[in-house]
Amino acid sequence: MTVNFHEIAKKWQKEWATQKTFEANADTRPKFFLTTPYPYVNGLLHIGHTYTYMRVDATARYRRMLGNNVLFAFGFHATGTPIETAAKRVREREEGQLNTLKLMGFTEKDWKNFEDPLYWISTFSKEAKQDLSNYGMSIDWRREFITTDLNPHYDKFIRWQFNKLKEKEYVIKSKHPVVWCPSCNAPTGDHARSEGEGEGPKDFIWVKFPVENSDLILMAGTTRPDALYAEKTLWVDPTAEYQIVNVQEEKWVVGKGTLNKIEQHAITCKEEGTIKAEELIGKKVKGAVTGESLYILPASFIDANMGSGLVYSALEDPFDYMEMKHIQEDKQLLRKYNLDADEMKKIQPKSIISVEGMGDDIGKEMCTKFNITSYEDKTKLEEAKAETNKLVFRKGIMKKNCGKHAGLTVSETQEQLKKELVETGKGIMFYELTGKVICRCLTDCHVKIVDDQWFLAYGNKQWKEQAHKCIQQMKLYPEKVRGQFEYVIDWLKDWACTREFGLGTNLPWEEKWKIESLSDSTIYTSYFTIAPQLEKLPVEKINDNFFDYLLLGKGNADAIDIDNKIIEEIKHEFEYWYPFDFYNSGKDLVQNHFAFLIFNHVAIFPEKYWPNGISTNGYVNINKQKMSKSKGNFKVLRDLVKEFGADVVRIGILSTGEDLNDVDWDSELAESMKNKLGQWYDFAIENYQEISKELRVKSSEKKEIDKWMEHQLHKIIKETTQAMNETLFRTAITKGFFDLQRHLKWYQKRTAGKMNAALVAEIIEAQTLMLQPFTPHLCEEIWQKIGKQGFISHTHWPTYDENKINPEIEQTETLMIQIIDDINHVLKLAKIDKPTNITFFVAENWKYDLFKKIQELIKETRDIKQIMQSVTANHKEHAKESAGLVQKIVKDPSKLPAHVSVQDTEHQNLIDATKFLKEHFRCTINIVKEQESKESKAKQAMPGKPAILVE
RNA sequence: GCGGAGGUUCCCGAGUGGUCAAAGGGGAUAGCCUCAAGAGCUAUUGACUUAGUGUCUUCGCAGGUUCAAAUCCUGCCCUCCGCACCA
Repeated sequence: MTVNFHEIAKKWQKEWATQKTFEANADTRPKFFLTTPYPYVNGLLHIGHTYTYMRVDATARYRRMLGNNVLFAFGFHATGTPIETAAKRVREREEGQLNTLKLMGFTEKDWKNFEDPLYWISTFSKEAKQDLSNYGMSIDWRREFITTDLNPHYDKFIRWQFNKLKEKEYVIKSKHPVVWCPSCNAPTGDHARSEGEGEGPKDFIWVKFPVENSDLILMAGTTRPDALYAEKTLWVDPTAEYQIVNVQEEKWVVGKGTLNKIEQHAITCKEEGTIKAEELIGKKVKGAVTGESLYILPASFIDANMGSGLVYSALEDPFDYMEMKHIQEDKQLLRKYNLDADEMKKIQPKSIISVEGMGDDIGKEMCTKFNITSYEDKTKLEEAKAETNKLVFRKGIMKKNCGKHAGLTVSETQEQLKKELVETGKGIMFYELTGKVICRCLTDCHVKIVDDQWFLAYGNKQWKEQAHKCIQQMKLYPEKVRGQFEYVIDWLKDWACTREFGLGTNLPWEEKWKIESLSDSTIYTSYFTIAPQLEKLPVEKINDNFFDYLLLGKGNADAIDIDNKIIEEIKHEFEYWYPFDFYNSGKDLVQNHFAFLIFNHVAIFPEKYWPNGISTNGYVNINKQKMSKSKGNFKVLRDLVKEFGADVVRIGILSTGEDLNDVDWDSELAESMKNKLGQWYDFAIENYQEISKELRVKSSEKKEIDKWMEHQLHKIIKETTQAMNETLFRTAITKGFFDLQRHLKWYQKRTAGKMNAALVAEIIEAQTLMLQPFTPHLCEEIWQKIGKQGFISHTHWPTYDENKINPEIEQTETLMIQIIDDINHVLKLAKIDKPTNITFFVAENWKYDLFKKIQELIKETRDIKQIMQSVTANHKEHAKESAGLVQKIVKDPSKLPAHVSVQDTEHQNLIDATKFLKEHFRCTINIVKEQESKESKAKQAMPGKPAILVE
């Protein structure tokens, strides 16, 4: 192997840079604009980026070869808190943080520098740019930029964006529950927790039950307001003392220790005294929905410290059912609380929900099903309750006796009732954590309702509709992510878009806020089209009017204090390039970043600037393991490129997966790729140079085997093109490289070195062109060495000729391959190491006729008799044999070759292959027609399957 | 729990009713070449079969439809992604 991957990579990268090969400006060609979420610059690019960016570059390079004016733009993201936090940790010399830097090759002398967030930004954006260039990315670097107010032009752009959103009332102030750390005085996201990952606020509704003839109100928390239609009792913890809390002139009765929770919900309250449970038991409250009088009763499973400390019951739950039964039957208990036995007996469940496959008394039914006999059997009751709630929530429909909710599903009813109860003042929303959460600062977190926060109103219905419309018009790679997109758009709620600290752009109308990181990266893709010219303009002259005119065509250029000619130039660039055609990243971004991007585009831009295409891919594993710093298998892009060379990494990373599947970085595969590419380099250069013009003209006449090779080539170009169009790069490499190479090797052998010169030249060109998106450096080198002018990067993708694709030709070769397989099989079974002679017997012609006939008939019927009758008439002289064959074939139609030929053709094909077979098996070869031989084996010959005798 | 994507032979993966013991790649084993290593080439890689185009077992598990199932239907199990205030 003569190729040095590192050297040629360096050579061509330099060449591309000096020739400005990938700088793209508006012109008259059809454009193709690609980009990818700008990386957050808190570290070196790693193997995940290696994959994602490669998908973009391969697409860019492919589109360039199709004749598009291609722009691949790239920027850097610094908005948000992690960099600031990381710098702070370096200041504190926190071990974990220093280790992360050490992993990336930094040492103690760098710590001082990394104390400053700005150093992070400048270092890692510079390093990333270098890494990407070394990786062979065809990026137009003139358009690079960084976010935050470090870039005052971009800062202006983001302010403009938010002013636009505000005008449309898509930025709103509202209330929201968040997991809150009281010490950090900030929301605590999953990544910022030392315990409690995945926990979050769960909403309850606290329903008011006024005590009859009293000013007290019992507050019962529930997740099932639907059951209020069957409210029957109010449970208290009989051993507890409750507290009376004054909330806006109402006297709430709640469990002790609830005061904090109420305050966290931004409600002012004051404790006014306590009341023992016993004092409440036997009294009555007014039902919140039915208005019926309900008894306050003791229940063993109530814990005054949970929720509000009180629970209402509809007796449709196994717990309620058993507890009520217990009250009704336990005389001692009745006496203790002075309850009337007859009155208690009257309390019976009311059926309000129909569940398919269940009767009216769900509580009782579930107790029977779970074999529960006592109210004390808490374990089984828990199971039964979970099952009940699941069933009811999934399948329950409200019955006729449920007023306006009749006929609705339980989940719909729950949502509506929550809203109604809050609106009519009968209830209040409450949030509690689903589990314990501890902040990284080791403080216990709780739910907090934040109420001065700004939100992007992704919950807005009209906005959602527009977003759906955008998705419907968009090309998605792969198409199967569409369902997830549709779902996410419906599911998104309002998003808190401002922060109190971190880097970024200030909210224009309330400067104390920073615009949050995901919110400032939504329409930034348009900024690439204007960045280089825009950033040359004096920033103080850039204002909202400027962007209105530039990006939306509103207003007029004369009103802007900038040379009109320059404005129009920039405007033209935007209008030419926008929207983007391909935006690619990992599948995890569908649920947030991609969705936000769609929302913001439809909010700000007219339809013609809505995104054209979004692409998603899986993750990268390293030798089947997830990449993680702690496992020590953290791979950065630069190390891979250093070890294997850019081209090998590029094609290697795309070779193990595509679609939404995860890919695996496989060093062994990369190694093998390196060899294969090296072989190709040698083959291409050696062979192409030998092919003189005269030879090409002379070789215009083509034999069968040449036609076969030509067929394979054109079929492969066709299939590879299709795969490239869908960014199925693994398929493209499999077909366009592995398959073509395999067939070429076969062709070399079959022709015993006498390949058709013109065809070989065509193959060399097509193969090199098809590799260009993946291994551009190698391909430029080959292109130059075989004497082509100009960059292969700008050469047209190979085209295929449908007329040269002919499945029948393929059949002949398949036959040859099968023959070799059969001989190998025989050699193995007969334990013959080195054959001295192989004889082939080609079947008699009547067999071909018979096979053809059967092939036709079998399409219509599988009935043996019927086929037999229509067939045997023509084959009287071979009646017995024919009958046997018919039976065999009908039973297993795989015995029929795809294409039934004739004896002479197959005979001739074998004769043509004699030389090849001789060399392959290193023995003499005889080819005989069945009828000309007395050998008993000869009779075994079948169409497409000559009989074989090995000696 | 909810929504989405998946489960194929040693591994990665192709394959959606018959041409399927299942492409291609990786790995492994053996042979050729070589002073040797690497590369390359050839063969093998579910089991049985000392002359073949056979038999048996296999495509997450269990049933079903069909002359015929990796492929269609039903139920179940498992893995990955997301479920939010954040890159």
